[in-house]
Amino acid sequence: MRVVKEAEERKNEILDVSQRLFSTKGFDDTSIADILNEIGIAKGTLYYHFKSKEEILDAIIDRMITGQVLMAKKIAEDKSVPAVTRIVNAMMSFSVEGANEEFVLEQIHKPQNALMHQKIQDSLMKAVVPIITEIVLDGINEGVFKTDYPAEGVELILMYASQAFNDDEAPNSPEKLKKINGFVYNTERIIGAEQGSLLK
Amino acid sequence: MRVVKEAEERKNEILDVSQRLFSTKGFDDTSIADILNEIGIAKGTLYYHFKSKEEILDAIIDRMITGQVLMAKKIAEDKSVPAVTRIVNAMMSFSVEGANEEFVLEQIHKPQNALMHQKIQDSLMKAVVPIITEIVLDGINEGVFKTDYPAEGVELILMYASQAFNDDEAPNSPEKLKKINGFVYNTERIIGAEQGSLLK
DNA sequence: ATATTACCGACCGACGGTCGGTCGTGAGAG
DNA sequence: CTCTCACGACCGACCGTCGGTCGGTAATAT
Repeated sequence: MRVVKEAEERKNEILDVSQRLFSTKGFDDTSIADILNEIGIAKGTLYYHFKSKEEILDAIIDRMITGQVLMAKKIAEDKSVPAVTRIVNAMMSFSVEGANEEFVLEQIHKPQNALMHQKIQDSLMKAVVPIITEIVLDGINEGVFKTDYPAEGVELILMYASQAFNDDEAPNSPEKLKKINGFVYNTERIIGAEQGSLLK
Repeated sequence: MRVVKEAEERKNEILDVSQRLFSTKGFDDTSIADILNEIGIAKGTLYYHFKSKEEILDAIIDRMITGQVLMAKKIAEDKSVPAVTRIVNAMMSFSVEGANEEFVLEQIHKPQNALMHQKIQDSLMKAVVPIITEIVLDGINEGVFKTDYPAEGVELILMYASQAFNDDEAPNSPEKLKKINGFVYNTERIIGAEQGSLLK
């Protein structure tokens, strides 16, 4: 049974299935054969559309990042909103736990997924640091933030966020809450915001 | 040519060679055959001493971490030294760039080594955070530090350090210097130290 | 009719890991 | 002091699986 589809459609089909499997079982533990079986195409077809397994991973990450970053950019650019609000909203937009189960900050942090996790983090950092830094600079002009190293501070905050919240603690456990409170507390210190100003 | 050695000796031999190869070529790109060829033993021998390739990696990391942590612990425990000095020395002990070329904070940060890098980071964080936190608590008692979230602050600082300084920037480039200055600046803010107090 | 695009699946070499079997060696019996 | 024998260290052929290739085929566009 030979089914022909447009390249774009087939590509997305491959990415959809791969993303689900990579997120579930991990990148290394998902074989090309797994993907093929689920879609019902031959190996040659997959390699007609992608030149390697890693290229599939990269494409998935691109797709994920692009969407998230566009959203954050929109939030960041609306300069009519105070910087304090914008920075909170922009950061929130990356961790929409709840409704949909596809986060950029993936939950799977097992050794298996080290490569995937690192690639996501690299791409995300590259894209997001400038956006958030811009907000901080606005905040400094508004007089609500104060730091000599805005970019470095933002990098520090984001790097921690993308690492530290990938544990498997229960969402509302006391430890988790303390972690979040500590994070906000330290964020305020790093960007020189007034204590408690981010939580209003 | 069959050479018999004591298990402990053979194990160390395997770990030495593996560590060198993993650090050079990366974990994934080093095959079991590579290790065997270099030592001159058969596959069965290696799998007699270790039950998987990953177990070799774990053993290497254990060895590395143990040494580094003992050193840091010694520094941290000498309460006659002011906390400001101790925290600097303890952190320095992890990045002895120069003479020897075996750091715990490995230089190889290529996608290939994601698994290795993450495992090192996990082990290191687990061991080091309590040690440094203890120093911060001492510093609070001394009145030189001040924070409501010492453990979280330390985690933030260390997580960044173990990620951010694994780039391939030249050691004395302006970017690197700014990064380091920013790191110190933000560290002082997070633990509530007086500005510039860590750099004396 | 022809060119292009999408698809197929047998095949490949390399890999991590297994297993039945071999051999050096040191403690204890003679 | 010597023999033996059990055990720990070692060997390498073999296995299944993997990511990736390639020559060919069917569908679609021109």
